[in-house]
Amino acid sequence: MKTDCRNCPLRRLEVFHPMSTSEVDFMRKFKMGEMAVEAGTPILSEGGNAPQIYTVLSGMGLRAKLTECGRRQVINFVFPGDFIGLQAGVMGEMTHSVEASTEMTLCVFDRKAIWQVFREHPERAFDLTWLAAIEEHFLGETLLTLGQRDALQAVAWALHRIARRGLSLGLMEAGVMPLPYRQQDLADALGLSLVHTNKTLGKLRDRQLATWAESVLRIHDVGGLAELAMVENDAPMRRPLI
Amino acid sequence: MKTDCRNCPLRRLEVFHPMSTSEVDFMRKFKMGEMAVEAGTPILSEGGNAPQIYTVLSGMGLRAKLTECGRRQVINFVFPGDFIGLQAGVMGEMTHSVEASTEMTLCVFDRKAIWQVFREHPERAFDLTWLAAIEEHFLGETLLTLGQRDALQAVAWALHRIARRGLSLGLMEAGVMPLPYRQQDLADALGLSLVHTNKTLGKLRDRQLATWAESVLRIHDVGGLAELAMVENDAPMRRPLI
DNA sequence: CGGTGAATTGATGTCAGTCAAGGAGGGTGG
DNA sequence: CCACCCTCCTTGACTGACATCAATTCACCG
Repeated sequence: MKTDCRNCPLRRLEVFHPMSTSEVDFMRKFKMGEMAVEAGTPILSEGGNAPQIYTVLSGMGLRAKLTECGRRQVINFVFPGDFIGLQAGVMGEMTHSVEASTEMTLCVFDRKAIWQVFREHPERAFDLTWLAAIEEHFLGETLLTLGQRDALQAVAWALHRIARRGLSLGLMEAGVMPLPYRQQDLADALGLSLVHTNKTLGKLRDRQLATWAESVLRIHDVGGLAELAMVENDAPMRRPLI
Repeated sequence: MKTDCRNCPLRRLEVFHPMSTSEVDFMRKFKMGEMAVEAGTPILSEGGNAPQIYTVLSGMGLRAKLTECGRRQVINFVFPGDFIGLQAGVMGEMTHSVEASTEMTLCVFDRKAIWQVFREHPERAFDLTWLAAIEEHFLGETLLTLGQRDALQAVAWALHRIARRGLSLGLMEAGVMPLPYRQQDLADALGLSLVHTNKTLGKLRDRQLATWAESVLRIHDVGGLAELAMVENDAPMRRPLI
């Protein structure tokens, strides 16, 4: 039922910093339970002030903000190992919402326990800050993409980043991984129209770089994708897992 | 020469959380010195791993990332009270650079002292995380702007945000504040061309909303600006000062 | 079998980028 | 004191990338 932190499948991945057994024990105490949600479920909502924070054990979702005029900006995609609700945890209010794109299972923590972490486990508190800093880093990259890359480069960049993440999480095998989003989600993430996103995906397919269809992403040429997106093709930075 | 934290002029502003005298004493110990830089000086550079971190005492600057192909994305503008170098502090590497747009004076802290903060002053460590979280919030807003607003709305949004910040920092008097950037900086922040930014500023002037010339920003109609930018016209959230 | 949500494709329009030229101010050196 | 650069701002003309509109197909489902 409830996955024991000692057997957490994520912690075995090498993208994540190793944890001492005492740290794991602390996390176990800190973990309130597990939550399973269906695809489409809102997990945290913008402006909300939920008493719980989560880390993703499995499944995928997305963070997004809505404008009054009905438009939507996808902030980023949520993958296993991601921590959700840090903003609510420290600032008392979410400034974006998070929703599930597939079934997800989440580890649930009590928001108030964050204080306890800062008082009793400075190393873990440091890790929280690390996560926030790395999040800032990723948002900066995204900003660079929206501001400076054209549609083809932007889509290439997005698929490349997703592929690297998938690889580091063991979701990808032989250049193939599940990618259960709609084209509209990618369009909203890159500030492009659905139609243009579709046509741009077509170009990447024609160029034999990547194919995304029926919720499956196939990377045919990582190097070419990276080159087009003008990014390095190196592995993502190791990071803490909460 | 060196401003004593006990007399820090910024701490008196109500945007910042009040600090107990013991907290102020700790910050004093933590502060290594003060640095004055000229306009145009790079303070931290992308990929760098500086041993120092800073908070801005006076002056303005900007954070930016560069692409290989010579383009530039301005991440945001740096104002008094801003903390610089958190990424280097926790992750060991800056993912954007920071440079001065005017003369600036910076409080200098030792990067290694961050650890000490986490061990000895959990409340201050919490504040650091708060800062990271609020930064994430701002980047999310910017992302929304680049992705979903057209040029006129985007420029209005940027000027509105700058004006709110200026007001909360006491830089603005009667709708007028110094804004010592180039139009190119704003263009690079919004992902627009210099030419189009210029023309868009012209439209805002014609509409009697705001005028920005000769490094001075004049807001003629905050409400109208907020409405055009589709944002609330409320005061910025109070935040910690490090 | 109708209905709904997603992907696809073509036709048309427009917002913003690019190119080009000129002007205003400030600094430097003859 | 004037000629010269240099940086930044300004404006007009042209172009193109991307948005919008519209129609079709397909899969899934009650």
